[in-house]
Amino acid sequence: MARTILDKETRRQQLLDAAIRVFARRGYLETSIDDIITEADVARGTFYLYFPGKKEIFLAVIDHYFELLSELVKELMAREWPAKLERARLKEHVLTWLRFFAEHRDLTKVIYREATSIDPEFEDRWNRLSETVKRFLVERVRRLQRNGVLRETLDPRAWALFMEGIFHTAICNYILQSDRPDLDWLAEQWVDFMLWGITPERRP
Amino acid sequence: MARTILDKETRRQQLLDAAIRVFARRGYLETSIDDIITEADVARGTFYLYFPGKKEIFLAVIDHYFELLSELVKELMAREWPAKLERARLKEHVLTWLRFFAEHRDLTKVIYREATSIDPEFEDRWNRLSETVKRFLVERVRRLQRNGVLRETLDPRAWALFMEGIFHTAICNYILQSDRPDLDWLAEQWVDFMLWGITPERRP
Amino acid sequence: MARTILDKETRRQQLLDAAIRVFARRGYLETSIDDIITEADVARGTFYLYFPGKKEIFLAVIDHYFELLSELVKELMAREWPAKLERARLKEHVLTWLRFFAEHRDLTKVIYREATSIDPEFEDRWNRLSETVKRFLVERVRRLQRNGVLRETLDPRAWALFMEGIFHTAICNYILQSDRPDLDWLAEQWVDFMLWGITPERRP
Amino acid sequence: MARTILDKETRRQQLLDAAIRVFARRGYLETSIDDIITEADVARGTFYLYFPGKKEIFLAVIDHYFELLSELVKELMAREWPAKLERARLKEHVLTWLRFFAEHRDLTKVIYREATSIDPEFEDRWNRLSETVKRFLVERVRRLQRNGVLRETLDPRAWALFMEGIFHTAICNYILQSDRPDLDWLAEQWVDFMLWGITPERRP
DNA sequence: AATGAATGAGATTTCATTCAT
DNA sequence: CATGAATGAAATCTCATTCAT
Repeated sequence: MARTILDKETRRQQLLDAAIRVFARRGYLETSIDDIITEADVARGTFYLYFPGKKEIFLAVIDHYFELLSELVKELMAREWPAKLERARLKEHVLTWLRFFAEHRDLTKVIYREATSIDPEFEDRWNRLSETVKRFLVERVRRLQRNGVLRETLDPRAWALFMEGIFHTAICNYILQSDRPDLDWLAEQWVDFMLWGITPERRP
Repeated sequence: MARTILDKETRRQQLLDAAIRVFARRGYLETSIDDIITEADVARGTFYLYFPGKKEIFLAVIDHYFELLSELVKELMAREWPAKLERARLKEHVLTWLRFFAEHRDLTKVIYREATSIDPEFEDRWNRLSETVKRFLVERVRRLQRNGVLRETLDPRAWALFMEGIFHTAICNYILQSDRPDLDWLAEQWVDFMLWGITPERRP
Repeated sequence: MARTILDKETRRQQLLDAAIRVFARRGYLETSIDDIITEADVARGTFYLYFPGKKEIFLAVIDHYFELLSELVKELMAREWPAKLERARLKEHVLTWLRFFAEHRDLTKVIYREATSIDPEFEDRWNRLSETVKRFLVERVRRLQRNGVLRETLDPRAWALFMEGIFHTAICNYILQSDRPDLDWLAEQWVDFMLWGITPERRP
Repeated sequence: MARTILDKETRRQQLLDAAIRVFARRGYLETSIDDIITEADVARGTFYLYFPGKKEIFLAVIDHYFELLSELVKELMAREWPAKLERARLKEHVLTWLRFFAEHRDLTKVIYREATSIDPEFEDRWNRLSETVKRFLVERVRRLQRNGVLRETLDPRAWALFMEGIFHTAICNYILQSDRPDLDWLAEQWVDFMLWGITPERRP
């Protein structure tokens, strides 16, 4: 193999990218260091110059995702939510999330399907990620409940749980499965369901 | 080790039970055949008399779950759904599911957290399970929509997806996490959210 | 499996016959106790009532062969060799051997192809067999040399060695290989070669 | 264990050499991968870097022998055989073979005593080897028969068979058994027997 | 910094043998 | 006597990690 010398950060990213692709394709368990270095076209020893092991590169993948997600959360938190429940604004909000996952398919696949089942440390990292998002949601709901635009009997924690669940399958069983997921249809259904449940319309 | 002779089915079940406990405790990846035979108090060779390998006993665990779940689905399908949306009946329905998962904690843990990420064959088995349940849900919704008791703009497939997602996190992030999950609270919140979404009550 | 009770000797022979067939078909190494009991249609435990193990049944097979061969040797030794080299008598002698091997194909296959290579004890048994035959040959040759009908420069031990070798390949590479070996052709060639070598005839 | 890095071919040869020694000493069946790596002073994993398993290294041993033998055959074929049967030349020819086997005792032991009994694939390899040699012999005999220096009634295929047999026992029961085999005596006896058989001399 | 041959702990798997029924 | 489920020692094999080059 040609001996290419790259600066540390580029090489690290090259390995990380390769790992994301391979993990997405074969899953954590079935992925061997060999798969990663073959994908990255790098020698065995080189891998260990950048990551202490398989577990650690997986954690680095999660961390990478965490950063991307944090940026998204920060951006969404910056957007001021309207005092009232505006269907269009909610849909836009949901779509922003869905687009993020659709854009980072491989990464999302890795995280959503594996991060919770492989290793306690992976799970821990995942839970911190999940908590961050849920805290954000709970806080928003509380504010809207105080304004009276949101049903009082709704327990924000339950709602956050439900939202997380809908995210989960929307991602795992729809976005990651279909070749061309109809994000708009999904967001539309989502918002309607979230606003009015399954009961026939008695909207104003 | 004491040599006990059991009939084939009992011994198989003993191994399966042991496997469920160990998989739930340590996860598929971290579980070795050694762990399983220690838990089952059985000799190494005995394991291979009943299962060709680790992968296969895991598949057998999934199949076992599939059977339990199929019985539940059959039972629920036998129950006639009311023509109208009755809150109490819906809640009872949801509770039946939740109790099932709470009862089979170990098994559920194994299935929900691992089955999709270990092996393509596991995933396949899991998807068939998931489809069975979703077809059931979609069919019920269609019937209620025809009766006009269910919002017409609701896409049954989207709804089934959402329900599956709520199940998923309700199970993974609530039932499996807490020591004494409050199933009643969860069912209550679930039904309310499902019926009316987050919008303040405008019920009759 | 039906529980059939047979007298000890019959059951032993049943197992021995099965073993000969399986050893001939698959070789000692590739043959498992399982193969033998399947072929004999006998339970696992039953095998161990008659033979202490795999090695021992193989030794019993060799011993069985030894007995058959001993009978043949005894018979041949009884036949008085002519004082002169009679082509016809020699050929008949060789044919008797060849027919024996052709008749006991399976057994011969086992013995000739495996007995020397599996285990020191097998080898030992084989060597004793081989020595018996060679001693017989050497003694006959010496007698004929004394009568002056056999070349004096011929070392009887070398000759016995050569005869054994010719037997070996005649058996392994001709009799055991062809479906319908032409024993007569073989005996004819053998005797001619033994008598006159490759040199053109200068016979009286 | 000291970590020595060798080029691929050297390491492979080191393993092959170790395997030959161990196979010769303990036989195929009794040899474990462990024995081979201990003999080669190499780690367990290193073995699997070069050979997929025990069967394969054995096949490689046979192939190695095949190559050595092929060289010898090529060399012998290059030597022009005399038009007449020259005792001295024939003896030299036989001695060349015998010396080859005496030189490669270990390898010969492995091949001659095991190759035909372990595995169908081994046997196949062995038969190809055997055929190569026999074709060479048959062709030479035919030529000599055409020149009239060789008995016409001799069937070359029978002769090649006999030669192979004599080789076999000469090797297995003489060369491999004695510590200091008298190759010259053996060659002498061989050539005499081959030329004139057992009949008293009627040479010119 | 990069390489890839070498390592070995630990996993899986086999199968001759035992023994409760 | 006969059975065959159970045993476990000993084999094979994998792969994350190390380290001489």
